[in-house]
Amino acid sequence: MDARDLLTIGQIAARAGVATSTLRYYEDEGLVLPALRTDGNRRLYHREALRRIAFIRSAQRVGLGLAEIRAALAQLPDGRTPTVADWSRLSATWRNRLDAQIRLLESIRDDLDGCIGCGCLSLDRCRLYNPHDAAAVRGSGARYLEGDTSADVLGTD
Amino acid sequence: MDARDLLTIGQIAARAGVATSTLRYYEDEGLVLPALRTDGNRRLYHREALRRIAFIRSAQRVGLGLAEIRAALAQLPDGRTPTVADWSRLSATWRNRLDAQIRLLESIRDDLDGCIGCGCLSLDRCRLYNPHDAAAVRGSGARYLEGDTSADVLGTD
DNA sequence: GAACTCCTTCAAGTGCACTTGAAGTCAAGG
DNA sequence: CCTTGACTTCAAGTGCACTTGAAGGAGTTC
Repeated sequence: MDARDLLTIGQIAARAGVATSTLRYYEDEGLVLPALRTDGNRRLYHREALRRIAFIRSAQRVGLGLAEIRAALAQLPDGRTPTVADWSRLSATWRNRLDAQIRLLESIRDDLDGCIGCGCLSLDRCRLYNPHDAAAVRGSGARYLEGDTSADVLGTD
Repeated sequence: MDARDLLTIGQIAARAGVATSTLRYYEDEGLVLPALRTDGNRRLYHREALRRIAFIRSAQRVGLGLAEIRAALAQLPDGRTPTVADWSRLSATWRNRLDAQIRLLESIRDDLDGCIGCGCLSLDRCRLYNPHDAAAVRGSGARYLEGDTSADVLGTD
């Protein structure tokens, strides 16, 4: 193991595009461990950590939480960093998730279409208010869109 | 205004399908105010509150946060509960939001499709890891947002 | 050896949308 | 009058994924 293959937390952070605090957090969570520490107690990572971080961020993009990601990583033999075959297997299951999420949003959109110009908002009758899906779109704190859109929440008058 | 048109917090909660604590929270947030209080300081709501709650929950379903919803409600003349016309105008703008969100998820899905069987997870090359959109999906349930991890700062993986 | 930057730990804070708990009040039935 | 259940307020807690801050150590450059 060549010292040139070892990277400091700052280098990993810069390369992976995450904050150093995130890497320490991931370590606390058991997601990405440094390979070793220096005499002075600094973290040193293998380059492999970059791949692990890429895996985590990609999984997050697909909608997984860190607990699920940890579970996925834990299932890999020896806690190894995902290989192509691992990735293939896991990502195939994520696709279903993504599809389900898309279908949910589409059904909400359809409900909304049915509601535009209706405006009943009836607790009894409104399809938008009475989701035909059991699954709610939001968990606590969950948001769909971000942006400085608050200004145009109201349409033009 | 007939007393028969006034409902307690428990009745409103049961009808609207929300917890009483949620209604108190909405009051703190200025979203749904009780019409008056009894001599004994209990909240009494007009039936209109049901409509306001329906508006809020529908907007949440579409992906708006309470701050945006408050802004939308606050711009209605006299802070009135949304009319059909108001609803029509507002919901039309929300549709764009929903469409954008669906497009985002579809693009992620396409990226994922391109990645299944590839598994490169290259910080440089992986389309999934390198979002072409600013927004990402995160968290359990689904969270849309996240400042970009301006992550093109790196070598190979 | 001083200056400077990067690193360390640990605790606490953030944002959102609520929920829970404690301690007390009100209204109706028996 | 007593009990019961729905209500009141206010403070604090929850979950997630981090971020921030304090206080100090490590490593490099002049």
